[in-house]
Amino acid sequence: MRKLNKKFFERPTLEIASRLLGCCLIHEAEEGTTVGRIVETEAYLWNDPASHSFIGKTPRNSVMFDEAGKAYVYFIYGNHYCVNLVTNKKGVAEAVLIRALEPICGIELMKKRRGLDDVRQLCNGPGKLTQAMKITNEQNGSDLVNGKLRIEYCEKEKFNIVCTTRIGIVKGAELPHRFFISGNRFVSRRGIS
DNA sequence: TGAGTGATTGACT
DNA sequence: GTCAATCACTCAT
Repeated sequence: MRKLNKKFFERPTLEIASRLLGCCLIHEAEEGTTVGRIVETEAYLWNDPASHSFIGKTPRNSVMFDEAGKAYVYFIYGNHYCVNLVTNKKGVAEAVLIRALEPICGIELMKKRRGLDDVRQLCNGPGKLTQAMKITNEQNGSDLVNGKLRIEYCEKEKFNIVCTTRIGIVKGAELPHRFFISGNRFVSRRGIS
């Protein structure tokens, strides 16, 4: 595994969303380190009505307007956190939502945090993976290139990328901005494979 | 100052 | 398949 160049995060957001598949999300917490392979993402562009940034800059979404390579973490539905990777240049508010991971390391710790034994249930949803990886508001605005929470490139097996419409939104729902690894058991919902 | 909304999950029918 | 939980944030008084 190796660190990603910061330039990587300044590529077009849709390209990053697809290239992130197969990369690893790493979190070095005090209890231990957890690692998961990214198997599902969604892209949110600046002119996308489904994006938090669409209404303009607010205290909540200000991280999206910051420079690429940062983590945008937000709390939703009263119970759940979701984690995004900020992309594009400073001032252009775009991001990639990480929707699902395949657990690689620290699985016991994930099980403990989630209170579950089923590996498939640990990270197969945006709210689940944040709990398993212990990602909270504290990581909002943190550096995903060099921080304790970061993304690294790792050797990829061959896989097919599937592109479909996104999940759980109303506005902009018709845009095909969701990417996942075809046939992977850890994607959050069944799609075309 | 208060109502409405949401990039979800888990429990229950 | 349906539905409540639950809270930060936004927007309208």
